[in-house]
Amino acid sequence: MPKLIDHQTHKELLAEAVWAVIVDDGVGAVSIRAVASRANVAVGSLRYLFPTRAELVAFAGELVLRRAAERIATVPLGTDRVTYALDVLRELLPLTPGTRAEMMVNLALIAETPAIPVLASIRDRTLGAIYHLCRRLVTLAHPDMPDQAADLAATRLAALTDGLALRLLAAPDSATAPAQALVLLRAELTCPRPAT
Amino acid sequence: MPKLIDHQTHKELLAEAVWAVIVDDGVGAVSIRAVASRANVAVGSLRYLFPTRAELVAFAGELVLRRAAERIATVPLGTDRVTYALDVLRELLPLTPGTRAEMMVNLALIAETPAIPVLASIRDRTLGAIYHLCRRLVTLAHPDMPDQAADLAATRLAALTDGLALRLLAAPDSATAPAQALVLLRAELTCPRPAT
DNA sequence: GTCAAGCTAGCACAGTTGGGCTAGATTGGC
DNA sequence: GCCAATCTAGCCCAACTGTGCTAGCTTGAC
Repeated sequence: MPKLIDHQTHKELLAEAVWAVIVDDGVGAVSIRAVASRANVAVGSLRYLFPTRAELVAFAGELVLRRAAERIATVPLGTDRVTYALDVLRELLPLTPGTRAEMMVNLALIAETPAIPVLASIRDRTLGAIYHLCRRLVTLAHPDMPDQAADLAATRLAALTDGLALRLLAAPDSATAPAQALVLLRAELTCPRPAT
Repeated sequence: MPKLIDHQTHKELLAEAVWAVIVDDGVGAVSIRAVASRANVAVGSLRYLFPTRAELVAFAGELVLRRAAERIATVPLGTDRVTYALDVLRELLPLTPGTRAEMMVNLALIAETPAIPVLASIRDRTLGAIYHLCRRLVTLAHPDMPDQAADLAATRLAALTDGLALRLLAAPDSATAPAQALVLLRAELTCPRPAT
């Protein structure tokens, strides 16, 4: 039969080219041709894997979610629960070029949602995954907290993380900003507050 | 001399058409022609006010910032400071079609920043304005808080607000979400926490 | 009335877009 | 060797893009 190329690997390569274009030139520049050129692939080849632009963009978005989940799953659970939780949350902040790119891609896809409705589901799953992760971290840090309070604390932790991520994305060179963000997250984890 | 049309009003009309296109069809659909058609204006007329696309988009972004600032400036300072602060913060949440549109436009412009570098300044001024607003609300609610603690509290309040706004934008129909967001913001305002 | 500034409308052009389509290259099974 | 499934490459087209440019319309000053 045929060449038996590894589809998955190939598709991920294209998706990473999508990320690169978004980071360098913005969502508006994500065209089939630009991505193919970025990945050193002929347009026809790209279109064999992704017949339409929407499928390409959607896959790129899915991959962000999947990669982040994998990365977080491998964070070692050390002795200190709060340290572990902070290590996990750090993966959600745009502190490295890789996580910055993820963040930009996520924002870009939200901005494109009206044009490509499938992206709404990716956006919702991403935000949902962050929430559930935070919910897990809250019960890890405070096993005795009642469910309702933990739900609220998880929402607060998730919103705080997202908000800090947004601000770090805009002002990454503020030398104190990353440290300040981690201070705030640590406080959020160690010092639970009344529900109302 | 000429017709003496009110330029400002006219430009704002075009900017609002930009918002409408972003909300309905995404940033990718913001072309000179699409915006002109949306505003029922000939392309040539639009280009008399905004010679290039970048100027149009930048103005639309500036207007979001200006309109929000004006709206917040008119929030009545009632008897209760916390109520006032909540009323102000509510203006930053996408709870109405208008504020939802503002939020979507802001996100869209962030996503387009690599393509139109001027947008970076708008983004930074927007985030900066939110921070300074929060800083003001913090000292209003806690006049005795030391400066350093107030700075940190303001960062936390700003990040929490932005994060909640992002989540409300994605899931606006969750009946409990808006109420929950306000509960969290009220708690943030009334119950200050240790700096670290 | 006349004039010129301010404004509107739109044509033209080169470049890019998404996607339909086909011709050829590559490869495992027989 | 040979076939057929799989993959690559690319041509093509109608539609759309931003922007340069000009021709005409409107209107206040004189």
